[in-house]
Amino acid sequence: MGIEIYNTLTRKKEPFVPIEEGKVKMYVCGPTVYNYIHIGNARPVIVYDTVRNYLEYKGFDVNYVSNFTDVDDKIIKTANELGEEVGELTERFIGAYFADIEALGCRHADEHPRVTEHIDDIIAFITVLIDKGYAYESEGDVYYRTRKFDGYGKLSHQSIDELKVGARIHPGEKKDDALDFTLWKSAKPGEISWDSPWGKGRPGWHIECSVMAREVLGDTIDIHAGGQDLTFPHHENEIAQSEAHNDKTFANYWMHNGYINIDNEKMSKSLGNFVLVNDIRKKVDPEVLRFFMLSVHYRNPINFSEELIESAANGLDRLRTAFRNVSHRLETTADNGDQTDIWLYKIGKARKAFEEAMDDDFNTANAISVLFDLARLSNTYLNEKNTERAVLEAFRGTLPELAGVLGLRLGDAQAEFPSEDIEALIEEREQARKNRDFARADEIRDELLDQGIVLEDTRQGVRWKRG
RNA sequence: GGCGGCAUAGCCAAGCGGUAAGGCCAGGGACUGCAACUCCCUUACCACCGGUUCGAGUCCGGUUGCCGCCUCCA
Repeated sequence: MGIEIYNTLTRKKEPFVPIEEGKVKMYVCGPTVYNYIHIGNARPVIVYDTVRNYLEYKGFDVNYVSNFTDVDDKIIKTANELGEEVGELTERFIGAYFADIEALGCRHADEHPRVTEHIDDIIAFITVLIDKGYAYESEGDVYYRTRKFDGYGKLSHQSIDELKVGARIHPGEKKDDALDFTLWKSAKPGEISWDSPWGKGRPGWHIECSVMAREVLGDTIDIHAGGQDLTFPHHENEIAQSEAHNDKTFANYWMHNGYINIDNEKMSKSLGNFVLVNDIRKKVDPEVLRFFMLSVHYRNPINFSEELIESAANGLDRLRTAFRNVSHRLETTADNGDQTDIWLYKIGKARKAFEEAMDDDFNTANAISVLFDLARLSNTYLNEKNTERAVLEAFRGTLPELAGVLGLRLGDAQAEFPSEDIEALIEEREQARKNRDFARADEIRDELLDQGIVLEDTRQGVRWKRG
């Protein structure tokens, strides 16, 4: 069984077949950098980072590209308001973006192309569109002739006529048709601009992705992804531009993730009800945030609230504890178990279940439930009188490996050593317990608890953790 | 007006025709000197009404209620 991906283009799950065997070209629409990202912006970053991880887990060589939109109206407006150069502003928020996504356990893309570094390519691309009759210049602007492109609407499944009825589209005196959209926008005095055959100006929004995807990945890519709201018009327009220019299919698979809601309302910058990653990650363990987002299938909406985050935190703790439990046991156990095969078989079965879940359009919710099954299995095994290193090592290896595909670290890098006085107290308590001086033992335990240290007495000795 | 999505236990959430995964919370039990950790047990007439089928959260039709896109937006 291979991977199946829900393709917005066909509205069906389809077996994933890459253009080139063993390789995946993936383009994810990135942020417009004029502010910190909010958790709604973070969802696609986390989701597609996970998709990338899983594709790599399955042995694909993934070329993952995500752009920065580093010039547009909102950026110019914000820069003006702050009295800052456009370049300074975008540089600052690109840095903030990386800091945020790193905290969320997301890797950088293989390439992060920026609009301002591809102006020449964009101009050349637009020129071809004009030559082919798909675009026209009008008073310094260049527009795409939407009706000229036959497949327009195939992604969002809208017909051109229905779109016209929608009629919230601005007429625009310079356009031949209300449906036409901007490829090149002439500059107002004082605005950042580049020279072009049509005068000073800057690229429209949609053109950048068509151009950069092609420059970095080629005419046809395997997976193009982004938030649901990009389906129309952004991705629809990208298809129109790219396929008119390249005469080839632009992307084989289109993936779109659902929104994050707050109190069942869409979170968005325009509504003002957003939560910045930069703020929330100071209060909430960012790994919990990631776990929370992956606990729902990526195409479904997620409602965000403190209660749900807390519940997610407790769930993730369970996984971390299971990992700690098996790690701890491994430090003290010699080979003395039997029935090794049956346990190794169960672990293998869990791995299979994990893969089945992820193969099915990256069903991380089910994949996580497999992680919980594995955690319970592992804890159950630890309750056996005799344990075998081979089995313990299988648990100790499999649990973080699969969690790692989801970008969860299970805290294995956090090995922490107790300070000497803590160690002394723990030792003193052990003595007290041996002498059945439980009053003193409990006193010490409470004392440590005050310091945020929780003791756990296992068969293999005392263990502690931060509570 | 056009296109689309959703409605499953107190909460979250899988499920894609064969007698309802998983997590959180709660209650009970085991383990423990007591705890902690862990394990076991307990809780669903799947929004409503029709239909198809031997059999339907699961397919079809309808009703109700939410939500999204059609405008910058992840």
